[in-house]
Amino acid sequence: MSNVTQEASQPSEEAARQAAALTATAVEALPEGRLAQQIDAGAPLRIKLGIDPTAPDIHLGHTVVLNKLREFQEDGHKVVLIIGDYTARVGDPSGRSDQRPMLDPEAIDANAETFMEQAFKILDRDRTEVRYNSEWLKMQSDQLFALMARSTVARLLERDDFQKRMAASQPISMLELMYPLLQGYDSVEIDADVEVGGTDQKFNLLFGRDMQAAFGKPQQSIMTLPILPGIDGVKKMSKSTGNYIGVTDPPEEMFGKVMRVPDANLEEYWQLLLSEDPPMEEGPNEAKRELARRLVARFHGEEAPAAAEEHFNRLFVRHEAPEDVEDLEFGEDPAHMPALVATAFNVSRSEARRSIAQGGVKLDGETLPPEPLDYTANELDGRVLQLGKRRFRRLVNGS
RNA sequence: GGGGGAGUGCCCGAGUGGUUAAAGGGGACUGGCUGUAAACCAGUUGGCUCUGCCUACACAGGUUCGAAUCCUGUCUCCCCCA
Repeated sequence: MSNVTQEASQPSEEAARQAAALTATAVEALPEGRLAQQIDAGAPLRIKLGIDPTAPDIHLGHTVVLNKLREFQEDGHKVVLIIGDYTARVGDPSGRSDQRPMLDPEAIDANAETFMEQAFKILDRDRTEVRYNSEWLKMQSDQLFALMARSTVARLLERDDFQKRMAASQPISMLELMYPLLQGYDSVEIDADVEVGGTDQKFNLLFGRDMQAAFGKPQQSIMTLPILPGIDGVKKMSKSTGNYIGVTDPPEEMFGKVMRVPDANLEEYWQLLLSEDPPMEEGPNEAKRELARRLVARFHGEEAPAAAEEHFNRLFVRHEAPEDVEDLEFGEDPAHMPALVATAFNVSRSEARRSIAQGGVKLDGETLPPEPLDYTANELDGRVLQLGKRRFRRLVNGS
């Protein structure tokens, strides 16, 4: 590839220092040493982040990258946030072993709105430029052909995801093949100097360089960051696998979810989210609590963690019902317990029956015996019905 | 255009005429242990008016005493050749 933008000059000490600080937590920053040179050139850099508004909520996984962008901003650089409203319709094949469905434009717009609102909890609005890639990707087919002419199938098929799918006889749609081209073209349009993303984005990020070169533009450097695993500690955090902690999760929920993260991932979480080592002197439980406190404070304010932790202790350490249990009106007298459990917790009656038989249903903390199944209204009124460890309803006689 | 293959429960995946609500695994749920961690043990995982009944193996028909399993048509997907 072209090296027209490469100059062999030695960066100043200050530029080298700044670059080193920025790349400290990165997995890779390519080409080697390039960032220091870019910083040394003096002008504020344009840092690109493309986001796919496929799901509206930002979770902690996103914040790893957003925090990095924030660091760039603090050094005086400019973030260009690209809402991939157009590419979202294509679907990023990264890390996918199957195709994903196309989204309709309304959903994408709504998602983008929410996403940005949340992103500015971390990013500095004044140093952020927001662009929608439909702005330039809604192009004529002759323009599209020009774009396509600058890449090759062989180059695209190099990527791991595609190799795997080919080997497994899985489909690869033409549209997916186009994805890197489109994302790469974003870099051309906005004159990106640096593009940041998760390690799973490496191919796409590098492809942006190819596209810029093909269009005679200076090439961006790229930085990949570690991927934060989800609550299961194994898979990448994402909404679709349900293993995510959303930045808008209520404090109690956020606290609880953090506590469920496996010990084995503690260090990773501390490093990626707080850029510190976990304080292990008082054991992993305390280190995890501290992590939960700090995260809740970050997204809900300094006052929030105390109440969230108390809620946690109440429910899971002391095994008591929460203060504010939702009411459930019941009318029958006597009431049939399986029916009651089914409506209270939105499960099937069969499931309710099984749970009772397995000792998973409690009334005011007392496990219900398998018999009897009918209770008088007096026996139930005002008491707390519980399914499993964390589902509660206060029974209220509505008749 | 031609040839071949596949569609099973939340997911993967066995099953090629009857003891199959359907092996096995994953996930999930419940109980035990506990630090709502991990590991481990046990149970559950279609619905219901539950010792029984109903609905289910892409969809619609058909053959049969009896079908997820055989036949026909439809839909969807994959591979190969051109």
